[in-house]
Amino acid sequence: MVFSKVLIDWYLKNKRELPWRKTSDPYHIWLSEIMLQQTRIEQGLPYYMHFTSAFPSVFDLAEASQEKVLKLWQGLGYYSRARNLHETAKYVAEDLNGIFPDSYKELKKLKGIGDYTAAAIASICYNEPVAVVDGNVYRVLARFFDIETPINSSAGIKEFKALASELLDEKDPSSFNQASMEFGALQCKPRNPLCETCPLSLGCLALQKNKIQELPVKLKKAKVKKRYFNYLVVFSEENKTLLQQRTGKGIWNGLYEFPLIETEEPVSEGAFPSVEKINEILGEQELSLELHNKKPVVHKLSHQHIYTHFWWVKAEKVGKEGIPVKNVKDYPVPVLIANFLEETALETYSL
DNA sequence: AAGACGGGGTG
DNA sequence: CACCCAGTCTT
Repeated sequence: MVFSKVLIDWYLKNKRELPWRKTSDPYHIWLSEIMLQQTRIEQGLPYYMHFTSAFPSVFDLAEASQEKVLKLWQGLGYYSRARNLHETAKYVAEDLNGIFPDSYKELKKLKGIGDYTAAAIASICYNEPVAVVDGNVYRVLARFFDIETPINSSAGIKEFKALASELLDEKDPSSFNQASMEFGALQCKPRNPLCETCPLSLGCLALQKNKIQELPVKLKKAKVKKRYFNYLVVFSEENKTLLQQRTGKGIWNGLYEFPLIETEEPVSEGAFPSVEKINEILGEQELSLELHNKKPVVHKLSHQHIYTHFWWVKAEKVGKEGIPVKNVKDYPVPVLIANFLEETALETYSL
């Protein structure tokens, strides 16, 4: 039996019911693919439902404010995806009459659409015979063919793409691609794959050689860095506070947070963050400063650990950038800030 | 070629 | 704690 045939047969019997599998409309497929980049389906699904409800068409998404798009994206991570999504929506709506490009080559030119997503949209929406290679496909192929080339090396990326292209069922690239991924997600799982019931077990080289645990091979990445954040949670006498939008290239670009003083080392016990920086933010005025959490809140990202202290700051005035405390919830914020707001119920302090 | 970029789930 | 997830972009 042919590899692709086994995969597709398995898929037709075992695939999950998912909203984006009921359509081949490129807007919906595109939205789902961007959301699912580096994201589990269970995590992305509720976001997909909210987005398609809030923005039924690419025009609705294009017309929305960046703030609203980021707010709906809040908690999903990799926020550049949301910014690129919005930018591409505006481009498609305004310059392409709302019609997505219909080829792998043209799709890949859009912001936020790389090799994987272009292949996914082209195959699912337009039946173009281009193979997708995502984390699932790497695992399935590395195991079945016993390939030790690191999947995140240049050589590996080329090798696996070429192999997937050879295996691709050109008659039904959509099913083949989705089958490869679904098979990796449900059957050929990273840990404890279901080899006993696997329809490909007879030909699986990793299984024969007892190398399931070792494959695929992946180069290890840099270790996590530590950062020390001090947030100034300001209350003015008019129940206003301060939020700042993050800009630049770092984490959380575009999201809002309380005025931040970052230090190289943790602020030592009993000490305060830099008075100069507080004055920069609030101007010279009478204020009181109180540490909210003695133990730092540790927020863990894949590449950095952030040790956070929140400081209550009572000030007379906050200037014209001040926003009513009750409006804070409308701003897109990192999960670190959202958790703080949730736990402290900020508005109850503003009475 | 190597990093940066989130957050949540799993063993 | 280490690894993974329907990857992409920048340097």
